[in-house]
Amino acid sequence: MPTLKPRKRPKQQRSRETYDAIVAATTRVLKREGYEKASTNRIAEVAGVSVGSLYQYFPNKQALVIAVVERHSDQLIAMLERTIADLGAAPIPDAVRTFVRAMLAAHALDPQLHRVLVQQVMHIGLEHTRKFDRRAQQLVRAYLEAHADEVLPDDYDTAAFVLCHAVDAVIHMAVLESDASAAKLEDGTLEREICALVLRYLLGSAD
Amino acid sequence: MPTLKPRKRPKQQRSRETYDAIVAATTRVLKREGYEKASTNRIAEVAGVSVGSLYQYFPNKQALVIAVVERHSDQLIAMLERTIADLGAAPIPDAVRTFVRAMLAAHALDPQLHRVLVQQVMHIGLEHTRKFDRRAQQLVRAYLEAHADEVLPDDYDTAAFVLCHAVDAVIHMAVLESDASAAKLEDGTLEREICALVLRYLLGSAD
DNA sequence: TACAAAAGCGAGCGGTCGCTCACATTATAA
DNA sequence: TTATAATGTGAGCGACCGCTCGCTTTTGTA
Repeated sequence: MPTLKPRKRPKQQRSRETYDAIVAATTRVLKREGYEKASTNRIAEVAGVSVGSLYQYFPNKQALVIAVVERHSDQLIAMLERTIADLGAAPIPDAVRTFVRAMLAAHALDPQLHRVLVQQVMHIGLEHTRKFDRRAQQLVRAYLEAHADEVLPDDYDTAAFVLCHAVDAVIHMAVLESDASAAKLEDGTLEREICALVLRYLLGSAD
Repeated sequence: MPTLKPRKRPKQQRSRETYDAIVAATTRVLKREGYEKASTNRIAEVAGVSVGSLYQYFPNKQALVIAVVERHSDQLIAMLERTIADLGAAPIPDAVRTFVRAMLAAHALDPQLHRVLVQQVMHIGLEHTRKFDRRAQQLVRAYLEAHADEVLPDDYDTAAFVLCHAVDAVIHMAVLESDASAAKLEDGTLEREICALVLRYLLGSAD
């Protein structure tokens, strides 16, 4: 297993711009041409930089992709934490609706990139791709524990695991498909149904 | 888009064995070495066959992988249909438990292969990889419609979509992770919790 | 046994890929 | 200004890839 950390840290303004251009180009190429076409030569070309420069800051292709993955999932996590921060006091139905909306918003942030990363890049950095999942589970688990006496499930770990993956997968599949389920994303059908799933699991009724 | 159908149909016993050996070798290499290492030369070598022979029956690498995908998902579908066939009359809690068990069994059939196909091969034949999902949705939809008056959701398409993807994703993630959630697979924790999720969504209570 | 069809072979072609390295250019410090 | 470090360049190496094609071997048929 080769190192994944940058070979060299950008010290001057110029090189910081190069570094950013490379990450941006990787994102662009992944989105527009897919993982298989995303050769390092192609990425360097799109970044307006030589391959040599690329390899000054990234030891290999994997590190390049991981940088993109981390940047993306950090954004998602930040968004989730922002909208969920002060939810501890809210009544459960409100909290669930907010949570589901946050998950929907996360998938809407950059659906194209999200799709490529999940479909084609998952195997590169499993650890990195699932940072978001893990953080979501932590947040849900904490919430469930704080509302232990209002909530049916008593195994919070398992409940958080089940809930997060269920919600994530349903949203993800809806984003992937371009046909009917996209419509259910537009109008509130899917949101309503996911909330019902979660609420009935937690309370036995969807209010 | 190149053709994906075999170039030549095996007519003699000998060639049918070659054909099968190639598909089996593809499966083995995918499982043991992953998609990236699964070159056609390597597959031919493992099959004990020359590359030339391989290309007599498969027009390109994609066709090879699709053959494996279809064989696997046909097995899953057959298994699902067998255990679900005469479930129309069963009370809902029993039916749900049977369905969830069938999904668990499907993922237990060849977890390694399932994992590689979902993680690394999804983008090759989206249409083919999701045959199983689509069939499961059809079956669930039909069941819901037949029990319309006993069940809370009234949009059967959406409900089937949500249920199948939720159940599938939770099981899939549990199979992927090698740590704690594997234990929840062994003892009945996960099965019980997934049943609860589905039952409360359908009935409002898990009985 | 003779012969055509079917099946099997594998060196190697044309191409792409990840990545290196000897060198050129630009910024910083003395 | 000049020495030194930081940054940037791109031709091209070695490895591997998917795939072809001229050829040999095996099989079914007469």
